[in-house]
Amino acid sequence: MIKAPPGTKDILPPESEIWQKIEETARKIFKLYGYREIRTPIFESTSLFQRSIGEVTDIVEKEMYTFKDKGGRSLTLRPEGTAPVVRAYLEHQFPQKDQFQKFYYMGPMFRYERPQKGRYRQFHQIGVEVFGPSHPMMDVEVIAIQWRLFKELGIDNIEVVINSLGCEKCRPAYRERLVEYLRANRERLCETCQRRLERNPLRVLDCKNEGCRRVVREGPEITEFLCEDCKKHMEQVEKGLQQLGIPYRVDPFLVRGLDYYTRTVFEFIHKSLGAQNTVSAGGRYDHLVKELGGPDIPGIGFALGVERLVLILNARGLQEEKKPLYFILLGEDSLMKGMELMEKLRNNGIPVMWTGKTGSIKAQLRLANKKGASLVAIMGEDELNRHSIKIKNMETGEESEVKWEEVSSFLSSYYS
RNA sequence: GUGGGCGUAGCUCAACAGGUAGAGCGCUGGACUGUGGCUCCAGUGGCUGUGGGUUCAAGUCCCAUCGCCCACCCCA
Repeated sequence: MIKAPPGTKDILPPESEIWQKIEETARKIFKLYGYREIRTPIFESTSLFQRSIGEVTDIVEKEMYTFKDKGGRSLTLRPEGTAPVVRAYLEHQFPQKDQFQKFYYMGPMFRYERPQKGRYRQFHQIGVEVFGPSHPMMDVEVIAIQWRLFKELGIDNIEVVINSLGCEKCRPAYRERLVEYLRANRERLCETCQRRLERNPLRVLDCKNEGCRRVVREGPEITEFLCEDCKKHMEQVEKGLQQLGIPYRVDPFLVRGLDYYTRTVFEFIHKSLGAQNTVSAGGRYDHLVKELGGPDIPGIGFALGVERLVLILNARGLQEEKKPLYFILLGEDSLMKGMELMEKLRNNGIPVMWTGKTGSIKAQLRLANKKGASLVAIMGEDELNRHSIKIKNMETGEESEVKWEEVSSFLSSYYS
């Protein structure tokens, strides 16, 4: 038997209903904040990701699905959503015609990693990107959107963690000081961190190893190195969050795995997720647009992992959708008339379906029951002759015979 | 890429110390002729992930391989 490739999976009902719920809620909220959808290709030129994410990151070095097409072009299945959106923003001349843009996107991303809880090779992200504003209140807005989304989905015990990564003026000084400090404590670090120290020292900050954490906690904090502008930016973000009543925690050691972030970074963390406990994250990227060949336009965005969100929602259990009215039709004549009746009910927005069986009433009723129907409509010769149909409540067993013309209004309150 | 755990019926799991595979649930039908759920009865179920090896004999022991899960790593 052929199975789905490792790290991929089918999203079957009823789980697909949770996905729809998430997507619908997200779209509704994005609209509320004035964001519009952008859809970019699933694959892009490999160089786009090399230049944006950073050559020495793990994503670029070993996790990309890269291949050559028949024309010899090197293409890569997108490992994240921001770079493609920036590329589209530039390709369609937005800086020249309408710099200020708020986009949202949702779709699959691809990274070649070993699958585990909350981590897949094909996974889905929902995210936004804002181009233009450098004001800290836009950072607050982007965090507020996520906060609202989780709240609306009924997730409350989520933790918001923020930090500032500084800018090109202040980060180098911190980085230098950090490397100096870490080198001095080299023998206390784990093996991977000793390697990281030379390649990507900021990543030592979020090592999970207890020994490394202790070293990090005793070391320099970026907060102390921020320049006046960055410090002020951070303060404003905090004030904004307080104003909106969004609880948060500052973690001076929070960093991101992608090179392009500047100033504000944030993560939304949920305990139930296991080792991959970040459900949503992002930050400001003030020079990414420039690095990809455009003018120096600041940006900020977030991405959330849909699979991880589903994990949280699944663990909690989501309320069942209302089941459609099941039609039990006995005999050819009833079936024919029933098809017509069902169409009429659908015209009025009432979800109905035929059991698909032509057998005995018992068999059909049993099927409807198995499918969890709460209401069924029964029509045989008797009802047909009386131009009516029986509506049966499967929970109470109660039945009432209703004229064809009145079925729709009879049901409207239940299915409103 | 590294480590640990696990692969037996559609699902959850049994099978003493190697002796030729079993239960519950599910599914189909019946008892019940136009009324489901409950009950009872019957039926349906498997190349024990795959390929080798040891043995008179392998679900069980050994090796390899594939897959799943979790963790490292990484990140949404």
